[in-house]
Amino acid sequence: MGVRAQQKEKTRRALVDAAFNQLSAERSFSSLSLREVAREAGIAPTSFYRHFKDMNELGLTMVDEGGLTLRQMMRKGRQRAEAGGSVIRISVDTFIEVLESNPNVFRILLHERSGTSAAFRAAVEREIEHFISELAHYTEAQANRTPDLARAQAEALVILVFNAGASALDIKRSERKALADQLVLQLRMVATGAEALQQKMDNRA
Amino acid sequence: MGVRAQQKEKTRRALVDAAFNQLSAERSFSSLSLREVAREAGIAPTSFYRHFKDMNELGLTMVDEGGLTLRQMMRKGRQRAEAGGSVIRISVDTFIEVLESNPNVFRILLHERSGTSAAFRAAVEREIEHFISELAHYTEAQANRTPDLARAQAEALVILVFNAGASALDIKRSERKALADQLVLQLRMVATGAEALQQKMDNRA
DNA sequence: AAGTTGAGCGTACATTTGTACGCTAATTTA
DNA sequence: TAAATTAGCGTACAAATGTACGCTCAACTT
Repeated sequence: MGVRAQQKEKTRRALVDAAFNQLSAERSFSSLSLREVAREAGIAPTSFYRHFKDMNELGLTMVDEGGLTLRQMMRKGRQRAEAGGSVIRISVDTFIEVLESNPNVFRILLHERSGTSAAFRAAVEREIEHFISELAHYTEAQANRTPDLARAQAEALVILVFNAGASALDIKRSERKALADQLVLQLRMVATGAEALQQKMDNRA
Repeated sequence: MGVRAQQKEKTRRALVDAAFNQLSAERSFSSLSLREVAREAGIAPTSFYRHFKDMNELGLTMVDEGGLTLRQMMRKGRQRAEAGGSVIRISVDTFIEVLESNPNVFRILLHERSGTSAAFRAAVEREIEHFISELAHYTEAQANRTPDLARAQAEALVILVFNAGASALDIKRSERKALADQLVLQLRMVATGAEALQQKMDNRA
């Protein structure tokens, strides 16, 4: 890659990072202005356009990148689970760790999921869908579920996890353990219930 | 109430209604400006301050009012359920109806739940908590659950319902039936799973 | 009847925002 | 080496925003 393209990439990264860094509990993506982001990245406002058509395009990039990061980290966690132990427990613990080290990735996903732009909502939904279908596939094979039951189960699990994530962002670290325990309990409910419903169906046939 | 206070109340209502009316899939509360709301309500921007300290105060009023509306409507639905039939099915159907006739109430609750203002998040959480504890209380008595199991179950149910609400806002009416069916299935999973876990605990004692 | 209160208004201003336009200087291409 | 491309900048401007200030006049109080 030429010197020029390299520098451009560097500036682009600076923009994305600047935007991520400005996110916080008090600051959502949609409240960021183009000028603020450019300022933080150390470039002139008008130079922003050399990299993104508008703030929307930046935001979609962030959602995609964030989702990717998340999936990569969760995948590592799943490898840990293969060594043995409760899949649910290990997944929840991994999730909490990921959340603690990437809070702003979660903020943008959680907030824009119910956001004001259809494109954003769709992008977030796409990321969540990745999780759901990966999990559904896993359950279908592992626990011998009907496809639509597996799907409903996976969706419920993912929703509960993400939701707990939203709460976790707002509480002290010490309270997070209790939250994780409750989440584990809820996930077990879903798994157990799905199993029971599956058997009832099987018996009927 | 005097003529004056009456007029004041009327204007205040106009402001709240104006704000609610401006909400949509493309417009969140935090994207509304004081001037826009005042314009829609038919008063001068500066007169806004005769009623609310700032937009934040207006928003909190909307959350409280919205939550109240919701609970009142769901309560009516519960009365319907007492006549017999599946509690889950009837509750879900009621919920969908409520959502369809008050979409903007949901929008503000769903969006500000992951919003930028701690006060808003707390207010929404308070409203959701009402639902959870009402339901937990009901389940504890009805199904003879341990308090903390009842709590975890109720929370899971409410989360799944609200979450489906968020999706429902974004889809065509015809697709909502499938969504409702899937939601019912998920709620049954939780209920069945909770029951199974409860029995396992009881047997152990 | 006289005095007080307060809802609503108009004017005004400083800030911030997005973005159009044209330049510069360094890199890339031919 | 000459020409073309382009990342980044500075200037500029129109639009919108929140809110301070002081006025009016109808409603209320005494």
